[in-house]
Amino acid sequence: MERRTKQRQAIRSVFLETQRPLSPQEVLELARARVPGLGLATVYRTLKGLLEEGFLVPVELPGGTPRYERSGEAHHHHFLCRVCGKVYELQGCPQGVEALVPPGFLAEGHEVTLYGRCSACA
Amino acid sequence: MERRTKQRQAIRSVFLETQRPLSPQEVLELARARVPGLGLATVYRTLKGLLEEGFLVPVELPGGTPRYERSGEAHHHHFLCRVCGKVYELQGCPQGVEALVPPGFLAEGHEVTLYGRCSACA
DNA sequence: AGAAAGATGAAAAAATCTTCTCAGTTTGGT
DNA sequence: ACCAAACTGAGAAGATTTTTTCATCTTTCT
Repeated sequence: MERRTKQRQAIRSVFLETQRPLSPQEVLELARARVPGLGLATVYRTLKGLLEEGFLVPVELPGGTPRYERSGEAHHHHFLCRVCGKVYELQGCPQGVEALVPPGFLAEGHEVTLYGRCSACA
Repeated sequence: MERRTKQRQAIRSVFLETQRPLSPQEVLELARARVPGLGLATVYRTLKGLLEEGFLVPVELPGGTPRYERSGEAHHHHFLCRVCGKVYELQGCPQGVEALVPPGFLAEGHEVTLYGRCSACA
């Protein structure tokens, strides 16, 4: 992760300009608009580098597909559209999440995921 | 899913006696205590049948591993131990989860997942 | 501009997880 | 007890997703 190539710039740009978590496949499709011919291997290699460098963090969501988003964002949660499969970011956090922790258990974090139809698919 | 075999009884019993969602691998290990030599293919076949029959429902959780739990339980959420990997059931539901839904989006359900250490691993 | 190290794309290989195949076993009905 | 249908275990085969390999380009430094 040392050189500045158009592939890496394109992938980084995709995350800077897209306000939702992306899967490797989505990254490939979005970045190909800037770098035609971009390979999936490069996407995986670059994602790995951006994770190590701390630019990205993995998003913990149900459903096999791993997704990544920019690190450093405010605490937030996600909405998964069951029609188009896209994940959106939600603002805010419900009250009393930590109150669900049973005695003796130690909670280190939580994720809230809403399911349904996004505005485009409703 | 018609005959009553000891394999199927064992797998069903495992779910009746275990108060947490189980992955196919966990089912295999727990059921082998009753039926030594139980095969993974039988676990998958039986899980499929129990899902179709409505005895089980899939649990939507982050992390590739699919898990299943008995259907018909009251609305609840889950705790995933990062040490041992087990998933536990939590009682209750935070206030205001549905309030996070953006205008134009249609929420059909939600999942709250807490992460941390279970009482055995804390 | 030239050279060396690094990066890329395509395809092969790996790593997983789930389903299928099939010979042998078990179940349920008679 | 007998039989046909259903089920099982083991391994092969599939289906996916991610990583590796390698010959060929690019970037960066001099």
